[in-house]
Amino acid sequence: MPSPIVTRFAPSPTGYLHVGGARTALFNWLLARHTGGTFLLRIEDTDLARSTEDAVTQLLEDLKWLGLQWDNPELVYQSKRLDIYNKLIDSLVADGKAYEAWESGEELDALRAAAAKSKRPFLYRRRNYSEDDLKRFKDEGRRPVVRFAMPVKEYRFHDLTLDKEIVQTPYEVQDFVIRKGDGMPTYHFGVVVDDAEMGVTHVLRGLEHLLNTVNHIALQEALGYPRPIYAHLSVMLNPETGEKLSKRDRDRRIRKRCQDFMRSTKKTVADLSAASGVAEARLTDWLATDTKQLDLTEQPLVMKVVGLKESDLPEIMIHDFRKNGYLPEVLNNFLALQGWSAGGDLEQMSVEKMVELFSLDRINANNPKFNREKLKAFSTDAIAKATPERLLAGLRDYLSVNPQSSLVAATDAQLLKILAMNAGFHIFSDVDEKSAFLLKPDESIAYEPDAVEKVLKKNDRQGFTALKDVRDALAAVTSWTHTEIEAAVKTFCDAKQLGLGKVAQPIRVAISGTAVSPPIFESLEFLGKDSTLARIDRCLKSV
RNA sequence: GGCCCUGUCGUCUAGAGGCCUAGGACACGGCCCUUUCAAGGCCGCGACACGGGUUCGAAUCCCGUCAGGGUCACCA
Repeated sequence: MPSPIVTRFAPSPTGYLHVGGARTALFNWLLARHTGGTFLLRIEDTDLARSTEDAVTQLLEDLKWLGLQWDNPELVYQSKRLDIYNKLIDSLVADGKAYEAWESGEELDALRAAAAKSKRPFLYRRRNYSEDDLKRFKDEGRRPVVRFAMPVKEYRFHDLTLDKEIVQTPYEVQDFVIRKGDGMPTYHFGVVVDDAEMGVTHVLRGLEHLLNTVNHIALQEALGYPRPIYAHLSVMLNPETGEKLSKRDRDRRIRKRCQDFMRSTKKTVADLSAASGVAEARLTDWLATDTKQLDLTEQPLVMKVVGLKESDLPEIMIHDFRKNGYLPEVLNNFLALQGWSAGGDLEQMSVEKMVELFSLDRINANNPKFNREKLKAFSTDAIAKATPERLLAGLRDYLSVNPQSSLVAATDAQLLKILAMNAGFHIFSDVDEKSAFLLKPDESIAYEPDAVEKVLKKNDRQGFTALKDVRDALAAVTSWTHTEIEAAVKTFCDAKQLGLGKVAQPIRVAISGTAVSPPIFESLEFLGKDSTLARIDRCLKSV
């Protein structure tokens, strides 16, 4: 009987889960579930500067939301395993397989720059220090790193997704750091030790790690560990830039909008600063480069000024997708298709189906561009097929991360009605945007100038007149159901020789403030007679 | 730039030498439905990167070119 497969996901905690990381986690999870194996989670928090407790919480939140449950009851934190790493590193040093190196960051930079200048690759190999050097380094208060003395030879390993032998020549070998100056192990060391100790049999990770693998197998050989099976996954690309999906893509979108905004309105950075409350120097700086990012608190301030919504930004973190109202099973389905296919024409499927069909040999090495349009179409289809209970739960989950929505106050029965009258929507934020007016106080409805102009004022206030006249017809409806309301309005239209649109649109603007809403008669029923009439009266008075 | 990976419709892909006049999905275009926005129905547009081989036969195998991506940290 073959030994069971053990996979793992080993993120470093820097905040919410990145969509690329989620895909890696999903593939590991699917492989484990498909084979009846084990899926482990380990936190690689050896970068003291970046890892925070909050970040771990956010990461776990996203992973749980996706339903990628891990099998180890106790989370493994690398930061809590320093004794283990140090013991191993010290013994490697004692055996001469690793050594202390004293160059400062600046010195290494200079060496690399010099190598680049003479068009030679920079490879770190063991250097000798004189007694005087060592004394000087110590006097300067330098902390040495420990480097692994990489045996100079050819390395080769098989990659399962590439189905290929990857070869690195002795010429490319160099001694890499395994313990940093701050005493923490590097990624390379931690990953090798922990994978071995946790019994990981299959390493599925991003393609960016492909060439790291030779470091890892060299370490495995030195430490006497078995070599796991490696399968490197393609990199998901931003369809606009063709580069790796990055949090910066969100800033790019905002920056672009700001530049367009300033151009079209002839506003300056100072105006933008005044309107948003973000310091001018900060904005100038941010606008000038493609790589600078605004803080999470600054982003919404600027977005508000230039008229950008959360849902206008490209989703990068799993949390973004959740906030915009995707269902986790839809995201899982779509993510699975980024680099894997079930074969034939099958695309949309349940998580259970993915578990059933998943196989390593159907992973392809192409870097896919992340197509949000298609994801949205998947969502539309899945939502059309979902039960009301699933949709209600999904909407509640959406509201839990969007507490500012007026739908938060609705009862389950009300949400169910709203969901039903929005049939055909893509994501929950659509429902929110289109139906929030139903739960707002009558007096808080704001009329969009464009809608008022087009629907009520145009053609000699034709719409306004229709609204005034239909108001009485509505007031006369005794049984306030959408069928009765519809009958009354249609009778009214016949009598006045008006198309339904000429009457429905003015009502729509009066109750919602916009030209877009769920079907009008159901909206009116939901609102109730009093609110409907109150909103119409208020509209008649104020436009 | 060195090294590595990858090239099928605009995008994601199916395709394991003859089932390929290259299939599906998204997007796009047209028509229909319609009280708005959607959703839905029908029809359509659209690809084997290029050049050499191998073979009776190549999208599929080999070589080269070109293009895209990754990587060259005391980050993971």
